[in-house]
Order: sequence, then structure tokens, then C-alpha cells
Amino acid sequence: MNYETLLREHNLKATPQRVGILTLMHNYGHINVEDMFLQIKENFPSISLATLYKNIHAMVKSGLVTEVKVPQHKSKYELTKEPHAHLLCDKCDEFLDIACDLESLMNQAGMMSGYKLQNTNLVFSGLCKECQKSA
Amino acid sequence: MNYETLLREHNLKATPQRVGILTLMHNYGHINVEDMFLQIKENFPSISLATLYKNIHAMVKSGLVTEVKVPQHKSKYELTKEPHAHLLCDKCDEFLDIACDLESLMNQAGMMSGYKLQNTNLVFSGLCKECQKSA
DNA sequence: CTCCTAAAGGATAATTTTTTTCGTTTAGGA
DNA sequence: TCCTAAACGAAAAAAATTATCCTTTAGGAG
Repeated sequence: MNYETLLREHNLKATPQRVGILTLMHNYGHINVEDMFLQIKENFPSISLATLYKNIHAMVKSGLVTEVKVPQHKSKYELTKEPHAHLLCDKCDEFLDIACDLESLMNQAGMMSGYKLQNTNLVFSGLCKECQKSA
Repeated sequence: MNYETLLREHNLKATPQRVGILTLMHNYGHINVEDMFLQIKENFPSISLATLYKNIHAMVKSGLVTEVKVPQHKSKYELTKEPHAHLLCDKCDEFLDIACDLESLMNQAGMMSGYKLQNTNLVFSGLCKECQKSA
């Protein structure tokens, strides 16, 4: 499915700027506002930072995009997908997705607390393979 | 153990302001910078916001305090304890700790990726018991 | 206990990040 | 093709964080 359709399904107008933002998120996997602004200007030289912020918020609110909060770092944004974990290397700042089963943990937490849980923000941090050597 | 000793063990001078900050974190469980500033001024009317920021950073860096990043919210700070999950109600903003076994998940993720993992930031969000009724 | 010094505090300015405002443009339905 | 609500862009404003610089203090040495 293309991004125009996806946007309309979320009741958002399919503007070229929005398609550009979604494409960036797809290409980079995760990207913060600053880097997004630098990149998006390649294709939309006159885009306003305000537009970027407004669109990110709208897309997060609609559920199309997910904000990933990372300790000691700027928020990153990604296209919404299945719940998953993130790994951060505290030394080289590598940041990646990792598929893992959060279902049971989430169910367990929901059970214990009475919460009806829907979203997840999980970041593990430590040292990546490379950085362990030079540690 | 008292906070003075704890601070010194982390190579931080045990100033009254720092003890006040740690006490606040203990009392509130989690607290953001803004609320911390409002509260700490009760005991230290002349404290500077800069002092607050500098101390939070120093204590996070030393491992004494942990930053908890919460989607759509300001960062919260808590005394460092065992890895655990957090629950956030998207409606009433209730925020609480929940004990849960992250060990196996962390091990699994470490195994798959080759990372040596040390820290965790986990927030589940959804609706608390009360807010489910009025949903 | 006194002295000394590096570290910490406080005030303020500066910087960075995010939000608001408002006039112009445009997506998309009628 | 036209109309209008929504989105865009520029700019200002607000909020959050960091830096600077001088003063004060924690805590070790003597």
C-alpha cells in the first residue's frame, strides 16, 4: 500500500510533505526531528520546521507513526509496526530494532495491574559486539 | 543507608541540595524536572534551575538515578533500582512501577544480537482500571 | 581545628527545542 | 471547476536545556 492511501485511511490529507516524511522514516528505520529536517529539505527546500513538527504530531496521534523515547537521546520516530524492542549501544550509539515476544510480558503486566495495555516503548542499552572489544 | 553516604560512594559531594533531590525522588517515585523544581524550592527557596539540571545529570551519569523516558511526556527520574516496567494510563496519566521479569527477555535479546545489555527503559501504556469504565 | 582547593551553587545569559500565530496555498469532496 | 477546511511556511513566542562566571562550600590535608 502506498503512503497516500495510508494517510487518507488515517484521516490525514496526503500532502507531498507527509509522503516525504513517511518515506524518510521508512528509509532510515528510526530518525529524529533534527535529522529529518536536514533530510527532508533535500526534497522540500522551503519546508518549515513547524510543518515538520505539526505533521509528526498528527501522525503520532493517528497511530501511523510511533515515537520512540531513548534515554539520553532525542526522540526517534518510526512507522508503526508490531511491538518490538530496541537496542542502543551506549558507546557508538548504534540503534536497532529487535523482534521479540512482548505479548506474554504485556499480558502479565496487564493482568497484575488491571490495565488494558496497547502500546510499548522498550529500549535496552549496553554495548554492541564491536564496542565490547574496545571496552 | 542514607543519601549522604550513597552520594559519596558515587564520588559526588553530599550537598544538602542533592539530598533534597534524592528525597523527592524517593517520595514521589518518579518526578519530572518541572515538578522537582517546584517542590525543591519549598526547602531550598534560592536553588537555581541550573543546579537542578546539573545535579540530575551528574546523578544519572553516576548511575544513582535513572531517567525514564515516556512517550508524549516529559522525562521522569527515579532512584535506580532493579530493572522493572512502567505503566502509563493514556487517559489520566497515572504512572506506576510494576515488577516483572525482564531478565529472560534481556538475555534473549542479548543472545540474538551479541549485545551486552545493562539498562532497560520499558513503558507500557493503555488504560487503567478506572479509565476503562469511562471509555 | 584550620586551611586549601576542586567541586558545587546561584544568577543570568545564551542556546536549543517546540509551539503558536497568522496569512497563503492546496487537497479533495461537492 | 469551485469551495472550504486543512495544511503550509515564515516568523515570533514560549519552553526546555545548557553555558558562563563569580561566589560559596564540602571534605581532605596538614
